[in-house]
Amino acid sequence: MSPAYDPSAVEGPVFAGWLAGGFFEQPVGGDAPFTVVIPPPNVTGSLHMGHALNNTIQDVVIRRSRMTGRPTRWVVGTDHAGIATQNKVEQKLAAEGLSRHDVGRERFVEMCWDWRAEHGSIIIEQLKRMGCSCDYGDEHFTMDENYQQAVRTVFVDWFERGLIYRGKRIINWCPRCSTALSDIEVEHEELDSHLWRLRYPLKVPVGGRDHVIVATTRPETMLGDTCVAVHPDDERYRELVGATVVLPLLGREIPIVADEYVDPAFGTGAVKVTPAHDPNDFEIAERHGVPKVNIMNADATISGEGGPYAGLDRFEARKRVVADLEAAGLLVGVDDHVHAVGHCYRCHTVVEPWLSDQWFVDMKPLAAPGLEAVRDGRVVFHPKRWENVYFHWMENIRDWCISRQLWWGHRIPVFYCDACGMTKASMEDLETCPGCGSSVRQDEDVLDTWFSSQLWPFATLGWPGKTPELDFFYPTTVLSTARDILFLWVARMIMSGLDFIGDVPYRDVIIHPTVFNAEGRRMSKSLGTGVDPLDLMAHYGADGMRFGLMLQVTGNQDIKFSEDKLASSRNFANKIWNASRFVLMNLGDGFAPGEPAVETVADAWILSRLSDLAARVDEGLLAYEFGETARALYDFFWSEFCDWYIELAKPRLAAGGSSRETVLRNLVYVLDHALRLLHPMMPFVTEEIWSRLPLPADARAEALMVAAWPDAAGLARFRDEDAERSIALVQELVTAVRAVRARYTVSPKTALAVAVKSPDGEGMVLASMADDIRALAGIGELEIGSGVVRPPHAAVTVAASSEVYVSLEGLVDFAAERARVSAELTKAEEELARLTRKLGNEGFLAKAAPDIIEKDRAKAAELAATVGKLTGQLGELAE
RNA sequence: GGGCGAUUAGCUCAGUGGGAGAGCGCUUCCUUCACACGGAAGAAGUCACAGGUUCAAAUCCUGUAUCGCCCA
Repeated sequence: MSPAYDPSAVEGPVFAGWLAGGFFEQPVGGDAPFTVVIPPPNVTGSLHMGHALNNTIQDVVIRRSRMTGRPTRWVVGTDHAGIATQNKVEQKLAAEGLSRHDVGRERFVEMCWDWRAEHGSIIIEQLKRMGCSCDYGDEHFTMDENYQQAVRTVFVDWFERGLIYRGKRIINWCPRCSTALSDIEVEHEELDSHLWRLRYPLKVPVGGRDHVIVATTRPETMLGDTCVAVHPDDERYRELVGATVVLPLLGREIPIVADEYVDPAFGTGAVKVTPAHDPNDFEIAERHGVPKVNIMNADATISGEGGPYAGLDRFEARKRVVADLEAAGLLVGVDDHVHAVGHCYRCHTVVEPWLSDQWFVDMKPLAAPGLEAVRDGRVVFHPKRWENVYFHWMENIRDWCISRQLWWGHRIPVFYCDACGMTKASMEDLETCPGCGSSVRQDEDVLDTWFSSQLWPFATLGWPGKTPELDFFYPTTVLSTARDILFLWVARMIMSGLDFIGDVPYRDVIIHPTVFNAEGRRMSKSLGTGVDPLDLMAHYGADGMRFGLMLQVTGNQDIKFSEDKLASSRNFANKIWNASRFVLMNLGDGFAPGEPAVETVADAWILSRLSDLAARVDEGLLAYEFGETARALYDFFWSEFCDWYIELAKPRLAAGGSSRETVLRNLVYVLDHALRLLHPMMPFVTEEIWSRLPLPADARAEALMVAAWPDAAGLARFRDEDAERSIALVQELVTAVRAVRARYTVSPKTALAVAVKSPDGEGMVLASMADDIRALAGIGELEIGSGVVRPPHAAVTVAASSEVYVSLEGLVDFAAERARVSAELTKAEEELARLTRKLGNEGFLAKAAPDIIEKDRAKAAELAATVGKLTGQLGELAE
């Protein structure tokens, strides 16, 4: 073994071994299946930090489950990502000066498939690089043939039940992607803008008034105004309701209507109404029966309805309209105004609320069972507070716009007969109308990619077929995902799973933290603020990256990504490597593995600590507390096993004989179990080391990843409170002596002469471990007893209830030592005074728990003794 | 406008009612035969602020300030 762990030499072969062993695959069969479906990455994508974090979390729960012996499958695959993929292929065409219309729909879709064949496996390969133990033999794609059947089945079913309908509504239109978007695919961003106040002349003056002033954030939309609205209770405008306004620039005559929607306090209290370009205005128009004039083309230029402005881009049109109004003396004023503007979540272009024919899903009937499933605990969110976010959205759910004006995706299976007016959703493609025999045409649009993603937990298991996989692995066990797709994906899977399978898609939902960069800003490729997980793995190893991420996962805080944690994790892997190397190098030929044996207090202690670790790792992972679990593993391995048990083992290894054999068996036993517990988080280094460990036949397995998970309940037999107290005592004494050595910069090579004055019980414990103490603290002569007296020229320190004298012939600066003891005394006196006040408080004595009071009394007694000792020392030092 | 979360050591963060913690950084010492990706020791905090509850508050409640996110 090399003296430093080299991930690049280990990870490839280890992964190849897992693959060759078939350990990732999980057939149907057995009890209590444990299933995870991966949130399918976008085929156009490559691994980013969100993936790295989320897939590490999934791999940790999957690997632990697999080791417990449950049939465990991690379903993997990718998403066809309509807009993103179409954009990629269009970019490629654009480089040749072509648009998708030049090649035609059929050829374009072929090109998308080619693109997927070429790039679609990149991210899957990156998951392997991370060590993710997905069932790679069972890879899915949301455009697979079976998956297309699933999507079509859902569409036809919902259509026939009247849950899917077509209508002319205001949707969010991305002029760059040239498609509709659902409400939750729009990201709102507050921008500094203006509020323009415009004067609209009345056709006939009313009560001496010849105009009304409206306020707007989007002056160019005035070209599509079809009425002006005021609040019915607004005294200022009451007499104007019913009057006619002459729309400036275009001369169109429009009415003034009264509508409750208008906020009298906003702007002037009179609003211009543009029904084809604002969802609220659309509603007003519906209520008052005014026309809806669409002034914009699909590419966000002004349409023929815009009169002289036709053909202008929307932003240019705004400038021209404002300038013309000003020239006409109709611009009353301009105020600064912060305005939330919607942007396309895929390309960040400003979206346009736009009137068009689209397909929708009526969500209310589907939301009710989805709400119930979370309310009654069939689905549990971690952390729990996300349930409130889910409830709020589900309770206020709106219809879902599912049509997209794209070519890449699931084409809407609706056929129209222009001859007889038939509209039919069909499982099979139709050539002719079943009613009149005329030829039919299929709807041109495709479905929102999320429409297919919502079926992921069951379509990947073979639905709509009645497959053994669906029967066995559904419902899945846990879903881990980012919070930004809670509505887009998670909620919709719950609704569709309940509707089609009759059961929730998963029991637990982990909403993991968002990974931000070191400045706390969103990681983004376009902004260049991202970190590439592949680079991180190159620097720290896959294990280092995984463990470093796990250390940063807590329940209520996003991650401000720090590479420091990855560096300590890489160092941790190296520490494990070297501790194991040390054990392996000591084994020798004759080593016979076996059950651990308690020969010393240290043996009892490390086994007790191991038992505690196993319990904490189980508890932590079952509660999805990855940060705490990672810390528990780190602390056990480094601060207990390496720092103390291995150091305590060294003299026994040197001594040879049966003591050596016992300690070796214990070292191997503890290492074996610790590696198993660590394996889900650091699969590579643990697998590599474990393969080299000599183990008894019944502890062996083909690989660590399929070895038995430590049984915390069984290990509880090693719990030993006495041993833990004894070692704590030794640690305190050793640390105290080392501190004296450090304070006077005594070389580690110099053996110290130490005398310890201890009360009887404590002295017996220490005396029984005198050899250990000598070895750990670099002590030559060691005297322990209740009758020990302070030798001359000795530094004095306190450990537990003992007074420790370290002889420092010629090395002690007594003035400095007096200052130190004096400071320590002050601290002890202050603490004692605090405790004395507390113990003198009748309320405390009357109401606090007895064990708390007892603990404080003991502490006070100890402190009083310490104060006495330190006072004595000061006197002695004054000599 | 509504909601959620955060504020603890120089930095990044754990810690939910009883003695302020970790990693990194910093200081000193150590190339001791597992590891310098290491070992030993140490310095360092008015737990944002103000009230309240309690025998006891970093922890529970109320308010304030600042920052972040979501929804409208």
